[in-house]
Amino acid sequence: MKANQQKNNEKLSECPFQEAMDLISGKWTMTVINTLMAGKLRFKELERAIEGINTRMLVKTLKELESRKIVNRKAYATVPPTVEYTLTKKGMTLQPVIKEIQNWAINNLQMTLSQ
Amino acid sequence: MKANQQKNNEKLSECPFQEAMDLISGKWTMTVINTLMAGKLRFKELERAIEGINTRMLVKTLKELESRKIVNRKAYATVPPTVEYTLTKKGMTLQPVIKEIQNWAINNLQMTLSQ
DNA sequence: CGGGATCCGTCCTGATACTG
DNA sequence: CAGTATCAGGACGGATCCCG
Repeated sequence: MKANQQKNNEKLSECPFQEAMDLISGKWTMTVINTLMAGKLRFKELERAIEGINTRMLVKTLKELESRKIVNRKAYATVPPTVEYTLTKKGMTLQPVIKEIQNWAINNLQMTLSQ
Repeated sequence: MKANQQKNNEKLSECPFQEAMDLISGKWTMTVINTLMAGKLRFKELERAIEGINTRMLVKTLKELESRKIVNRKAYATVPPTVEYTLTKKGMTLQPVIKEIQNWAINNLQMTLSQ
């Protein structure tokens, strides 16, 4: 997720696990992917769906995911502009990972929820 | 992983998934946990086992994980000192998550490995 | 050995303002 | 609507020095 990973890629890619974590560990990455699991969404829809994210981070996260072939971007020359984001096939393969994290969160974090 | 999460916990904990990602997404967090899956390790052993980490980040990560009850710390009053780190039961429950990430990494990232 | 404390530079993050 | 530009603050990362 970090911008300087392009420079460090040679080192990081020694280990697939590290590289995966590197991709996954962006603050909003998995949330965006998770939100897109439901299907095609426009930029503003994503922004509204993801609590707490702001424009800049959503743009950044989407660009990163696009460059990694996790997310697909389709722009239509309408006025106002329409841009739709979907998961690629590669992106869809992350579903089991997300499920596992969600499971873990539900089983091991719920008691720490205040209130 | 971030230090300011204690302040933000009320907001973050609205969503268990976000909270999980928050915990997981530390740069070294999952690597440390993964390394400890093999069993008990001393500080220097961990530092040597994890390529690229430095003392400060290992200390930080371990403290964070200790406070979250993921990692257990046992210190022995020997000379020189001996400190052993193990996963707690809660920490062990992350194994399926790590497995899933590893699986995904192997199946979807290996072709991006240079060389 | 197992850290703690500090300095210091870089990069990431978030909020705000602005544009086609 | 879908972004871009900018700026301040905090997190990260490495090096160094210190202690019991």
